[in-house]
Amino acid sequence: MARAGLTTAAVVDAAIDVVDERGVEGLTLAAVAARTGVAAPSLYKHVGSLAELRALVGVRVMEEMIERLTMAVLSRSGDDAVAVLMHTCRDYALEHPARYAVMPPDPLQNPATAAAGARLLDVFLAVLRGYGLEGSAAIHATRSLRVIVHGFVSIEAAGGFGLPEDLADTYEHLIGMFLASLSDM
Amino acid sequence: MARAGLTTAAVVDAAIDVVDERGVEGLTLAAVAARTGVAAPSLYKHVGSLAELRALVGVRVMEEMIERLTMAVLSRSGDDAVAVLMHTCRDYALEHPARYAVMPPDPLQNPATAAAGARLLDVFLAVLRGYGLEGSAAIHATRSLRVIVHGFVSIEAAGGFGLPEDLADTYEHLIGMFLASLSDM
DNA sequence: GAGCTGAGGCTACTGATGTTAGCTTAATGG
DNA sequence: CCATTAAGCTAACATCAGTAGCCTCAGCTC
Repeated sequence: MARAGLTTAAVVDAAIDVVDERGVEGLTLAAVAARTGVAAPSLYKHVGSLAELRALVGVRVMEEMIERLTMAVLSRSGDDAVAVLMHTCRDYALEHPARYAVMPPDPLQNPATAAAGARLLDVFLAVLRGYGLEGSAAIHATRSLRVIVHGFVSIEAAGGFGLPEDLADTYEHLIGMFLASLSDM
Repeated sequence: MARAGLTTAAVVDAAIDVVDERGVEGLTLAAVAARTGVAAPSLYKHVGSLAELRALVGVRVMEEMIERLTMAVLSRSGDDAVAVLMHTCRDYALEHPARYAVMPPDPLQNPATAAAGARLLDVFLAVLRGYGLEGSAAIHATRSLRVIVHGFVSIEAAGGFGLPEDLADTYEHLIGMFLASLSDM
């Protein structure tokens, strides 16, 4: 009985591969076990439950996203930073639609995902900081940015837009709409 | 063995109750069977599979939504109609968060849901018709409206906004943003 | 009214999945 | 070199979706 030398991180790695290949619904302990060369119950040595594994995968994806957004936005500001943030989110989701879908819609509600969720939100906040928004204006702007990005990207990743035609233009249109609304605040 | 006198419609009725009570994940053939007073395999006399039942439930919800949106928008036009449409979508999702979540994100991809999806989209199109948008402008506007509504409503229904504070204001802000963008087209 | 037919139930079963319990053994530290 | 611990394993259970095949009620025909 040679040991596989698994770790929690390795299990999450395998889980992400499974998500990429078989989608969110396909993330099953059996699939992860097969991919790691281990019997399914053995995974419980590294992960408390399927729900916990899903949360860990969600955190990993959020961290990947934070990394990319931070890099993309670095040394940019104003409309430029906002546009790049929005584009980077879309590009990530187009590259890894299943990963985008595995991110929890309410990360702050779950202690396991709250920290990563808050840091992801911080990136959105940081990009809007330069506009000098105060109080509720800042809140509305941040929420609106999130709504537009998530609305577009989730529909696109799910294949919800009929034809892919001119989708980039539609996104540009939405970016313009949001930037215009920032000027009016 | 007294007959239950089930029909496909009755099964869908029960399925919607189950969705309301236990959420989208809780929609299981066992739960529907229990609620209809029938053994689980008997459901296959009325429904081809769980996937088909989910599609039927999705269609039912879309039809309910179409009904409400149509009534709400009737004899309204312009910004008034758009705002009412957006509010009605949000109100429905707040009343029935699980039902909103059971709507397929890509109804047009599935023959079983395509017709209802197209009719739902038609309501969105109709509301924008009065603005005299042509060609790609009409497409971008419709998509944008859908993005904003779905983005906000899905995050809210999932409990994704940290605090419920001022959420109505944020939605008003988004409505204003969209209406302003229509004037610029 | 008798009987045939078919639809709508049922039970029994299979295979997949998450999860628990308990055993065994490999690695590690004294 | 042994004791402990952690990482595997098999066996088992509950819950699902789905299939096969039987039974019976209801309605239609003669």
